Formats: sequence, C-alpha cells, structure tokens
Amino acid sequence: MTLEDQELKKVGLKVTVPRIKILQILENCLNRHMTAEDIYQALRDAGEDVGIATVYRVLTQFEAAGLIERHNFDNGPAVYEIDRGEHHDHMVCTESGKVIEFHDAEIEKLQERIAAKNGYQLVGHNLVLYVKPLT
Amino acid sequence: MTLEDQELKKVGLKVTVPRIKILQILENCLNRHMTAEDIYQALRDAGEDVGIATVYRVLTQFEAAGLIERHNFDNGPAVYEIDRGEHHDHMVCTESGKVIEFHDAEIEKLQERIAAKNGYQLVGHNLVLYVKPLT
DNA sequence: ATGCCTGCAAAGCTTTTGCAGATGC
DNA sequence: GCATCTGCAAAAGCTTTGCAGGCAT
Repeated sequence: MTLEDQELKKVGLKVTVPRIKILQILENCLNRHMTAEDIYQALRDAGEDVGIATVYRVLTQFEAAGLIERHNFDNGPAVYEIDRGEHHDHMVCTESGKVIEFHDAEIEKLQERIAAKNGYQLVGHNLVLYVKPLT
Repeated sequence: MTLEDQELKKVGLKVTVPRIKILQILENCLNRHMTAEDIYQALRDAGEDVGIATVYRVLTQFEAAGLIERHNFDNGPAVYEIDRGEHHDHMVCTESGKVIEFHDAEIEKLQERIAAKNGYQLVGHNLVLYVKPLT
C-alpha cells in the first residue's frame, strides 16, 4: 500500500493503475504544470497503455477531490498541478514560456477587500502576470 | 462618414458592413462582455447576413488594432469588450454570472513590484475575482 | 457478484483556415 | 483593376461522452 494508494482511497476513488500512474507523474514531474497531453505522453513514454479520455476523466476527478488544481493560462490548453495546500498565483514569461509561482499575502487581502467593497464575498480568484525579463 | 467609419480607417481597416455593425454592437450593447456567438446572434437578429467566421476574423483584427479587449473567464468561450482606455479587472458572480468591473491602483502597483522582485518586467496581467453575494 | 473504471471511437464546442466569389478604394 | 474582405464549409484543437468489456473490492 503506497502513499499514492492511500491518497486515492482517502478521497473515495478505487485504486487503479491509471490513477496511480497519473498521480505519480504529477507528484514527480520536473515541470510542475502539465497539460493533459503532456501527461498522456509521459504515460506512453513509460509504456503504459492509457487512453487520453481516461487522462481527462482522472484529472477531473482529482480536481474535484482537491488533489490537484487546474489552470487556464490565456487560451491554451488547461494545465494541472499537484495541490500541496500552499496557495499561489502564477507569472508566465512571454518570451520563454516559463511559469513562476508566487504568493503575496497583501494581494490576497486586497482582493477580499475589493469584493467586500462591492457587496460580495470572495470565493476564488485567478491571477496571472505576464512578464518578460528585465532588459 | 460616421464615427465608426473613422475608427476603422484610423487603424487601417477597410470600412465594410460587417466591421461597422460589429463595432456598433460592441459600443452599444447593454451587456459589455459578449461572446463571438452573442455578437453573431445580434447580427442575425438585426437581419445582417454575416458568417460566424467573419465575426471571429473581425474580432481578432479589432483586438490587434487595440479597439477591443478579449478575456477568457474560467474555461468558457472568450468574451470581448470595447477598449475605452480605462484599464480594469473583473469580478464574476458565481451565482448570477454577473460581471462587475473594477480598478484598483494599489493592486496594479503590487503586481509590478512582484514581477520586479523576481527579475521581470510586467507586460500584462489577467485578474478575475470569483465572488458571491454577502449572505 | 456488483458496480466502478477503462479504452476506443465518436461527438461536442469553440475557433481557425482554404477557397472562390464579392466588395471597397 | 487590384487587393482586401466575406461566406461557406471543412478542419483543427481541446475536451467530453456512449458504449461494451475489464477490474477492484
């Protein structure tokens, strides 16, 4: 019974090969932000015979279970990353495509204040900074 | 020579019926954030025989020309709005779907500071707050 | 044994593109 | 007249879904 097995059980999903493999890939990948296609390719590279439909289904379940987060940068395909419970936002370099994570408590508070000022309660947000290297 | 005609000329686009109509729709619509499909329907309702492909092509040109802005809320279809030169971000009510615009100078500055702290220069950003009414 | 899970293929939805004819300048 | 623009239809890109069989418990 590996750690991955336990994580799956805990969220009420049956322990199956595709789920274990996908969870491992997301936990160990160098590139923390992978598309469904990236994951599909990683599976095939590892010799696993998993369909792309299963990849999407599993990712959807993982997201619903809070194991991973899904992001939509601009208009490209969605990217997924393990949810380690440390909330952060993203910075995307427009020249290299590199993704940098950051967290800023002040910006988080400001958002709540802005929502409140308009008579709302903040339930989530999406912040992406598009940047380029300083000359 | 209407105002719309002049705006089109100024950005180097030929003055054609589809372009004039789409610009008018975006300038006068009650709902400031329309999808390509919304615009296509508005055109058909007005008795104009314009193809959806033209709608997309014209919107892409308008965006490149700086006449309009394109936004991707969550994972739905892109929405477009007239660029009146007043930068703002968006708040989307998760219950009603209502879109509220806001501008906060402090949050803008913070973003530049965060980019700089990481050795980058801010070239753009995407901020959407998902909110619900205060009980 | 049962119900959940999977692969495959097909469809869905949004957006883009090729092409032949139409239109603005 | 010539280049640009348009509508149509087809294709592309990403994602979801139906179905028949397979696997975990």
